[in-house]
Amino acid sequence: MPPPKTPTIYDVARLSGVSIATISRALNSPDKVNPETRTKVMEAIDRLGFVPKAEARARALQSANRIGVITPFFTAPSFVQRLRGVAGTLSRANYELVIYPVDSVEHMQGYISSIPIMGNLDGLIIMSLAIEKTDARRLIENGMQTVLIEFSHEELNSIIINDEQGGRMVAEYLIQKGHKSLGFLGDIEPPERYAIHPVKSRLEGFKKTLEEAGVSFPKKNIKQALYSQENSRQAAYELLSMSSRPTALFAASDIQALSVMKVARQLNLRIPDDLAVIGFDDIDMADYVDLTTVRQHLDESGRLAAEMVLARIRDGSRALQHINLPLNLVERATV
Amino acid sequence: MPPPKTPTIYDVARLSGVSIATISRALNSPDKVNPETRTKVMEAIDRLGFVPKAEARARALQSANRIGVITPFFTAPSFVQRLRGVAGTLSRANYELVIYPVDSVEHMQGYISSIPIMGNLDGLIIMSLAIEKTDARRLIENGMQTVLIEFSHEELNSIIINDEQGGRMVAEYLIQKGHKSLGFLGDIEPPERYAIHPVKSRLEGFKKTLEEAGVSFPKKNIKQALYSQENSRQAAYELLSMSSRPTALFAASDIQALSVMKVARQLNLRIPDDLAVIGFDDIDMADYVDLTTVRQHLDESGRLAAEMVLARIRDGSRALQHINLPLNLVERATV
DNA sequence: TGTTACACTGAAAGTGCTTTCATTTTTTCT
DNA sequence: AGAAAAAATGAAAGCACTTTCAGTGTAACA
Repeated sequence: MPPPKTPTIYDVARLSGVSIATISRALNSPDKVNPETRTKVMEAIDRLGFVPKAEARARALQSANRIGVITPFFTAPSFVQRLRGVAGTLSRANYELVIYPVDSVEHMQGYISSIPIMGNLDGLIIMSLAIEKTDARRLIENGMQTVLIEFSHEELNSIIINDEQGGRMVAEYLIQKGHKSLGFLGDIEPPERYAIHPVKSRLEGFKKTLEEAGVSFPKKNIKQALYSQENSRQAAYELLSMSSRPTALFAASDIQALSVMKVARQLNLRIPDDLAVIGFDDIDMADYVDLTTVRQHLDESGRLAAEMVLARIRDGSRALQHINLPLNLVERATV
Repeated sequence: MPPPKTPTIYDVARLSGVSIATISRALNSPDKVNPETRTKVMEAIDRLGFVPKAEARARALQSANRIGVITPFFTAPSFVQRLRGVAGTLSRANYELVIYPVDSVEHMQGYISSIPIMGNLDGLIIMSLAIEKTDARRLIENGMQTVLIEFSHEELNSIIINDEQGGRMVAEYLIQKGHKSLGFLGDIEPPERYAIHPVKSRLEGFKKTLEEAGVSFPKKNIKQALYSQENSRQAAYELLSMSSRPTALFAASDIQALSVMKVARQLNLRIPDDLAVIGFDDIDMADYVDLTTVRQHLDESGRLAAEMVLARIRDGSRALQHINLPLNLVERATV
């Protein structure tokens, strides 16, 4: 007994009495084939249990229609929103989304070196990770269309924001609102080697502007806090229970601003009367809780990134782009 | 500038002055080719950075080490948390995560019919989507290891919760807290054909318990509201500006509970004194804003689902599992 | 020295699908 | 009814490899 071969497009063609081209069309662009024919074809397909083989398809198409995203803890709200932008664009363009969550340095290394080799990705988006020269080279040499978000590299497309300017905006706004005693809470020194340092820049801009305006900003008003809820709360608590507590707090991310708000609530501090809080990112949740914050267009960054890879996949000769996304201060109810 | 095409076996052949067949052999059965020739070939391969794509794919086909997740708007917090569970487990097991965001009926149909087919997925997790018999059959026939979350099917693994019981828990709790006038807000009738109806069940349980306890629950206290922020706010507003406004509101999802809270704030209603709010899901954010809610172990559901597919991939003979995850009422500060 | 065996190698035929191009059929318009 | 336009279809040419088949050239043997 011969092995029960899985049916191919040829079997379907024979059974339904049309050419393989028509089968292919019935499957991929149904509008280009007569409804009746299509029905016949579909019946044959069902009867045989036909299933187009991905490998063959990818070969013929010369693309897997799949793009990958490398990102640290992709479930943090800000990353999720970026991903949302990516996913929307990709889905519309009929591309698959493969996620590579990075939770360690080796992970990242491994991904970068093996991904292009696997050769089943058409493009790559790398979020919020610093990539080294050799890794970049490898990507480029393998012709992998790549775009970086929140990090830039001469030879790769990138989308960034001006974190320092963001810090300045916050400082200016707070000063203008009459605050004289300010505090800062954020993850200034991420431990990972591949981490980037946007928070540092935000603090820098913030600090400089305060200095320039002659507003005192003692070291003790700056609190390092990991992204985690517990850690942020602890830091917020320390900041808010100082003898001369600041009247306004700049949290380097919205999530951390929420922690501050929670602690303030526990301490019976009214916001914004007793304490002004301002965040950074403008995640969805910021609107829900009326948090004043700096919008960095997260969804948009993802959308743009996806559009850039897609564009480059279609036309590899496109010039490199380095996009600097604008920042806006969104006034809500916490300042 | 020509696009940096990735080299093919032809390029290698040209460079090393042999035929493509020899290249192929040098790679796949080295013993059948003259060592000198082989050396020449390998040099050319290295020089071009050639990577046999089909081979990689073929290997990948044996086991793609890749599992897919079909989910509606995967960026909604509750889905993200499930994904977080999935991703954690997968990443540890060295599996890739492919996300298929469903935004329309056809999408879903398309995925289910083409995914198993494509044969480049080892397993599949389908979240919060009702799948039809024929689709389930197709999955089973193609030997695709599948687990369903929030929906169950006799022949597929599934992880569900008891939504009705969740509704009952909320009602009991609210009654016990002395509330006599209750309201409900949720997306009772999702429009999509593939949608599931957990909210309906939650409402049912809620309603029944109230009836049994003799607490009146007029129709006008039930508001249908889409998941969207705007829609939820509108509904909350209507509910809260009725002449005899309820003293407690059950929002069928935390996100919608947040909308209720926002509207309450605008209306100058104090929570929980003027209005009690209780949600459902226990997303991360619930803790941040001290929302009382029903925990449905989102992360855990994802983790479990991933573990189930993985287990089944390793041992296809494993018995089907239908897991019913427990629900807990988490008391925080909004009731 | 003439055969034979053998190790290498290239041409070419698959592999299962997509897509272009040309052809046929149908529809629309005058 | 006839011409022009539009729709539907099939033939065939890829796609990037693998594998078979039929040679080559050379070493080994009688």
